[in-house]
Amino acid sequence: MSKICNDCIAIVAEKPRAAAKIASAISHGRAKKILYKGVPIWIFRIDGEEYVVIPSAGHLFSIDTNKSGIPVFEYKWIPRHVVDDDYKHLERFYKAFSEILPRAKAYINACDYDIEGSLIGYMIVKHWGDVRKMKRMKFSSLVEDELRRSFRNLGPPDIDMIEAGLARHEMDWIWGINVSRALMMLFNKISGERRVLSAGRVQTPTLFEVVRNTIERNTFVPTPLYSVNIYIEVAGKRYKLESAEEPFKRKQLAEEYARTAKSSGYAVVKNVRREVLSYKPPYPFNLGDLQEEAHRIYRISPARTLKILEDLYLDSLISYPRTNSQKLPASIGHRDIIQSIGRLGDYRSIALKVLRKEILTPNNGPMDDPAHPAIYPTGEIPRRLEKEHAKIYDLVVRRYLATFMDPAVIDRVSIDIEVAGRAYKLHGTKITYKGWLEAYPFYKIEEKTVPNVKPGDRINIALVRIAISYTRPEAPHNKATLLKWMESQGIGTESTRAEIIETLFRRKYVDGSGATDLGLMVYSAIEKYFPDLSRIDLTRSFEEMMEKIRRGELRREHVVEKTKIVVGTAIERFLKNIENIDPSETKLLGIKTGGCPICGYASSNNEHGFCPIHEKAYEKLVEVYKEWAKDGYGWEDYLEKLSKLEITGTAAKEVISFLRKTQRKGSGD
DNA sequence: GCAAGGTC
Ligand SMILES: [Zn+2]
Repeated sequence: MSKICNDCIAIVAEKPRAAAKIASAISHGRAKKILYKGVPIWIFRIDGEEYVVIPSAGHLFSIDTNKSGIPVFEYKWIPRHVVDDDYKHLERFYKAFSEILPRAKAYINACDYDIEGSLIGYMIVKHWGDVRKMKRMKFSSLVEDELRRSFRNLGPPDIDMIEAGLARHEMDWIWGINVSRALMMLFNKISGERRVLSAGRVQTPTLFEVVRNTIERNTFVPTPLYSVNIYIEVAGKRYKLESAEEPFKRKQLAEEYARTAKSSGYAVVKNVRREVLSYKPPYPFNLGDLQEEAHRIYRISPARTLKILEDLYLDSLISYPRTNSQKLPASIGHRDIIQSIGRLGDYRSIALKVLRKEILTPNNGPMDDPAHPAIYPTGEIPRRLEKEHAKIYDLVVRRYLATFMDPAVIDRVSIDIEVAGRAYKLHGTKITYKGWLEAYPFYKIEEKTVPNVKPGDRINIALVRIAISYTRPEAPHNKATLLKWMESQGIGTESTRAEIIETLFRRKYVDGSGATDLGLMVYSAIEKYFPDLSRIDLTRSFEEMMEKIRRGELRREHVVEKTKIVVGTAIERFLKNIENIDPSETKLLGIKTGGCPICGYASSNNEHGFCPIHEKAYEKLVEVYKEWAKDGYGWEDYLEKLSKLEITGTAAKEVISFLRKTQRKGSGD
């Protein structure tokens, strides 16, 4: 048997799935698949020329160093599986390349057409061959026509794109490794313990967001709100009016109004409006939306959802999951897929309904992806799925079917009502046509009836009640809201966001209730020594530099050298600062040095010697008291009341009990 | 051991 690849043209793909599609498209299905050293490869001939398509599994190479200590700027690219036991699965890909690529006479980089893809293919070709003999296939989807077109129009090696990718990797490594090591050094100096800590361009701004949210909630001081609830009775049925105005801030005003409302005795119907609302189906799923929905509906974490999606993808049940696209191109062949899905009992009636449409038009969203469409089911029938896999698969199928369906139609009645000079409303909701809601029933639309009234009607008031409520702190973050926050800030990628959130938990910077003491320590250390790394702006500046490198306006060496200077300067300053320092002088949050009389963190300059968090809570208590005072509360009563409210932040409550203790002492003897 | 980025 002759060896594979004798002066062949080697086509390097980013992953096995893509390799299969590329081989099939270019060879018109004639490619022969063989398992070579455990890696699927495809062989075919065109005009006597031998082609071999070999997949990688993402990056085979990674940056590494053998130097310890900081600053560290010496690194090189090495095969990942050699240094990292968690990446042993890459070894077979490495071996397949090392047998085949040296016998190739030319190479085609057919990795995803984005910066990382350019780099993945380039590193592989460079390791075993001559990059001057490399060409680039450029495609934005794996549909046959597009792949054939890009194969006929091979581009030159996209060296500027590769340089931009290399620059990004190097800058991230320099920042991440140096600051991570600095943190570990500092922690060791303060506590005498060795502990793995980390920092990076994406994880650190995310940690800062958790800390901001945690402090905001812990120092929250509520103010009271007084609503006057009015109930009317029509035809023996009681309705609670919805207030159309802000609640009262003063109890007295609410009471006065309630008295007037009661004595007037009736409500006046001002206007009755009927409208037919139509709700378009949801967009096709991108990864972030799917992770958000899986968490909302099933409380499955974003990382777990991605893992399940990867399993479903490798089982050929769904398309590529790491996509930002909310668009489904027609070329996917939706009618065939929906016909297949209809073979599954759960979806039969819905699929039939969708197939009755003459044209299938998805409700495409605005988000896009350079290499992949939105997530859709392939139409392959799953054999047996585990519980959570079944839930996620169901979500994908339902969302997919829904996006082709008719809008949901809702009849809505809005009644404007006036009671003693204040505006109220009543809303009636009735779903008259379910449309896509039939396929994707994960939204609760509460149906409500309203009394049959007309403008000018006077309706008897049955009951007037004053209800007290309180302003609320911002909602706490969870893994799904954090992921959406990262998305909104444009940090991380589909492949990395969920895992980076897990890193914050694994490091114990963050737990179920927000930032931990360790998280606060890392936060304040980075704020003190490496504030640039905590800012979203660092990513923006990376992006600008990469764009300029891609356009040939800037060189990688230049931006990398600049990064070494910036990071090097900060590291030198850090080393000097901690050289002769006593742990108590670090003034970091999360470290008990005995300063703050409440928590023992270092004090900032203020009257009580509070740490910054308790000082912030104290300032809010003083500020918010102005509102309560207008409502007739004395300081003592105010503190008493707040200490009993559940929504008062923990740090605020701690300050309250501290103040009450010291005040008692002051007035006692 | 430490990043962020691919994918198994
Ligand atoms: Zn404190």
